[in-house]
Amino acid sequence: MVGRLQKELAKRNTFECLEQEAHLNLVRTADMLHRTIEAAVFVPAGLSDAQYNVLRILRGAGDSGLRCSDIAARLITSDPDITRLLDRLVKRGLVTRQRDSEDRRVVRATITPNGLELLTPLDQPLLDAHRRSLSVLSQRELRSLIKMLERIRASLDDD
Amino acid sequence: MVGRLQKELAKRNTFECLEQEAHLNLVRTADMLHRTIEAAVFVPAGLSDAQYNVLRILRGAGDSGLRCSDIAARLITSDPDITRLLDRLVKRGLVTRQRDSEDRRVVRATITPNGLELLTPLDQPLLDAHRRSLSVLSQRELRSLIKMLERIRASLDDD
DNA sequence: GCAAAATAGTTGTCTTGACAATAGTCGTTG
DNA sequence: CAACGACTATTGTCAAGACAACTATTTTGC
Repeated sequence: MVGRLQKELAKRNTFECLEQEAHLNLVRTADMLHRTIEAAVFVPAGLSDAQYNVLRILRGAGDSGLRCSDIAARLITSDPDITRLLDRLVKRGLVTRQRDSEDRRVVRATITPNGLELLTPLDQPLLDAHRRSLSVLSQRELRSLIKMLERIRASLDDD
Repeated sequence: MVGRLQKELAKRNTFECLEQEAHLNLVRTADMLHRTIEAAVFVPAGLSDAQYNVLRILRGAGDSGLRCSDIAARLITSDPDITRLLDRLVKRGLVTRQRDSEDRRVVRATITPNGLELLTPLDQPLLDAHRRSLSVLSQRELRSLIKMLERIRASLDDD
């Protein structure tokens, strides 16, 4: 089913330049990889990838927790909606939230024991899934791929 | 959204294997490319990338239009919500919709002159943006990249 | 010929991302 | 020391992706 879709796209696409072909290949491949990981690891755990990442960030922060804005900064991509993401995690008992006593504008979030318990068993499966998803490439090819991708990102950063 | 985990992990720089590093690089780079194109071409035109793609698919289909299910099959993502996506395009007068007389279960969508008028001026800028975004790679590197990406997707299809 | 299954699309609900407006708190300066 | 501006988080709104339930129509298989 998925294969037929890819074939259809390939048939239909008449690329006007290699850059365009590479661009679409990149986006499509990344989308597939992302879905693969999500289906293999996050969905079975009942988490979205954003939720997983927030929990992971909070695990790294330990008992003192983190300010909402620090979580947002670590998630980088523009302006994610931390408030409502935390709302749902708090509701499920994976995270607690409380106002900072020193600066009452700030809210600190902390991962709960329940949150840790949910997170820990996912570490190894995630690494395995990452590894398996690219097992088709040799170590040499992986290094070459990484180099090219890093150059692409560096060039986009400059603009 | 796609890039969150990747950015977080990359920041720690604790890759446990090349596959993981390549995986995260891929998803992160694709996310950046996607955002770059969106900001450069789609947002100024007041379209989302899904809307743009649907319009483009309908332009290719011509006057006879396309069934909703055919549009869905041609889109990259798996199970998009064609009904409500078309709702918004119809509302803006870019698309029309009518029941097929032969098979009354089917709804055919057709791009309007307004839709074409919106779409046409975007063709060249999009091609330019694609080209510019990957201008950092040589033609030879682009070919090598495309080959690797195609192999990755083929291997994911098999599983 | 007709009931059951398959198909096409719509609708509802939840989560999320993007963006804008707002409320509460803090720091600075006039 | 009070007013203003900056910062932090919350709330509201719209578009969208995922999923499930539902309606209408067509196909099928007995």
